[in-house]
Amino acid sequence: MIEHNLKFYLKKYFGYSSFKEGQEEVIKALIDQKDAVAILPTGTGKSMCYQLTGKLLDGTVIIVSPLLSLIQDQVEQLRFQGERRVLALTSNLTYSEKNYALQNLHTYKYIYLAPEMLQNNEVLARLQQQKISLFVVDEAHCISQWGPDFRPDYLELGKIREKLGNPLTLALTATASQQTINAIMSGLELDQSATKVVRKSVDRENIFLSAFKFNNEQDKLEKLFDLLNTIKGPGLIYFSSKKKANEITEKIKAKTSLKVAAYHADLDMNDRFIIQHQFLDNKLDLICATSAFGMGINKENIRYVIHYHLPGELESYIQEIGRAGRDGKQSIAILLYQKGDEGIQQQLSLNNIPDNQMIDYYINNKQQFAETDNESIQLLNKISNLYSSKEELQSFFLQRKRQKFNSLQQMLQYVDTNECKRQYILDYFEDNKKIDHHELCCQKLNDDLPLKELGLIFDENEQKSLKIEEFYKIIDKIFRT
DNA sequence: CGAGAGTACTATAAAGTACTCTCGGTGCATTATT
Repeated sequence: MIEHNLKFYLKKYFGYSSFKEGQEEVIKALIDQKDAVAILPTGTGKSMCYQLTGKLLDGTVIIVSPLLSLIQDQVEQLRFQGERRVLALTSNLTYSEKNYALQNLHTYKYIYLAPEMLQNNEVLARLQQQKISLFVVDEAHCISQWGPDFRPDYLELGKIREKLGNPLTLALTATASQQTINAIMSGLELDQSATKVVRKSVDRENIFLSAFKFNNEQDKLEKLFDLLNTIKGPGLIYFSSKKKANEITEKIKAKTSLKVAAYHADLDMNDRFIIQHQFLDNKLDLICATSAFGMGINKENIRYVIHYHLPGELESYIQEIGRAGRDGKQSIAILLYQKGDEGIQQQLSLNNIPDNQMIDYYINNKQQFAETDNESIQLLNKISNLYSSKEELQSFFLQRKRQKFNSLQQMLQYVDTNECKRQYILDYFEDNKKIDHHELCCQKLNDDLPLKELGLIFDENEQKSLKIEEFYKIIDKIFRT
């Protein structure tokens, strides 16, 4: 009966009169007690999928989320909508707050937490006593992207689900290849044949795709500044190194009138918050960032995403350029590749994976490693708990190494390909969509950018009208208060 | 891994060569003290 009235409840609880693409399909599956994996582009209301379902089912919704800032945002959003039974079960709580929350878990409808928190015995025990209507994993690509070598607790979610009595489950993400979808399902121990997969095309038609290749850094820098002086912002430049992000930020400050800031993990939370909000308020023209910048940041009018270094895999690349053009207006992705840049990625990922010899040594001396401050050994400790034999562990890392190597090769092929870059991406994601290649779709390596045709040339008059817009905003604020 | 910076060497001196050194991302929770 409920499913016929989904729209009614959408209106009743959230005030919307229609669903966005994919939402209804996901919610219907969940109401039918069917697990679901949903790959929906950012901005299409992924969280509505569990928010509405939560209202309709009896019990608590648990949402596993990778970042405290994301949890914060979601909690605020729900509270703003009038839902008071929301809990952010994180390390931000004081000891007594946490205690109170755990004693009163049954009073909450939505509980947000990071996967690490589920490793806490008391938290798990309390949750086991709850009636859980839905177990949600937000940003579920983290299972395969972060689980194996960064945040291993992502690999434990399957076991956690089991300990919680295999509750109805929903995995959400914006970008996932078939390989990633499979990793998500097996990581969560979902029955592949019984899981509903809802997947919308990853294609973002309003983002023009381009790449350039350089023999030395001087040429690359020249191109970068050439771009910065002509292209319309606001924009984002991605780096694989914090040092480089700082360095180029200073160069841009010195050589242009652009307002720019660097953003990476060396900044404290306060600075990050300030920079993020200045950027959102159009008080910064661009940000030089590492991969720390992105998840959960919703700025609509980013016009360009430049990559000064290439990421380790196409999936990350798509996530990063996908931050452009959320408003649907024409935007551009420009990859600046210099021969040898892949060495950074190789060092960052590939060479950090232990080889057979190291695993051998680790297994033979395991007791010595039980208590350690070394993060990579802590990681090894966690992962080795998932496998019963040395051979299994070795093959896990070998497979990981191969996978990373292949991902990097595919990234390089993307740069080099003379075919339609958009089609290359869609084929990689096993997206069935076929592209009708046209002039404003993408271009071959080193072709001149059609910035004029794309309407992406920096225009002073437009800057002025932007300032008028700002002026109206200020007036608006004054009159409201 | 591999690029770029830095250093030592050569020996008319200056600038080129060869060598070594350095560097590289993402965050949760938790601890014991102030």
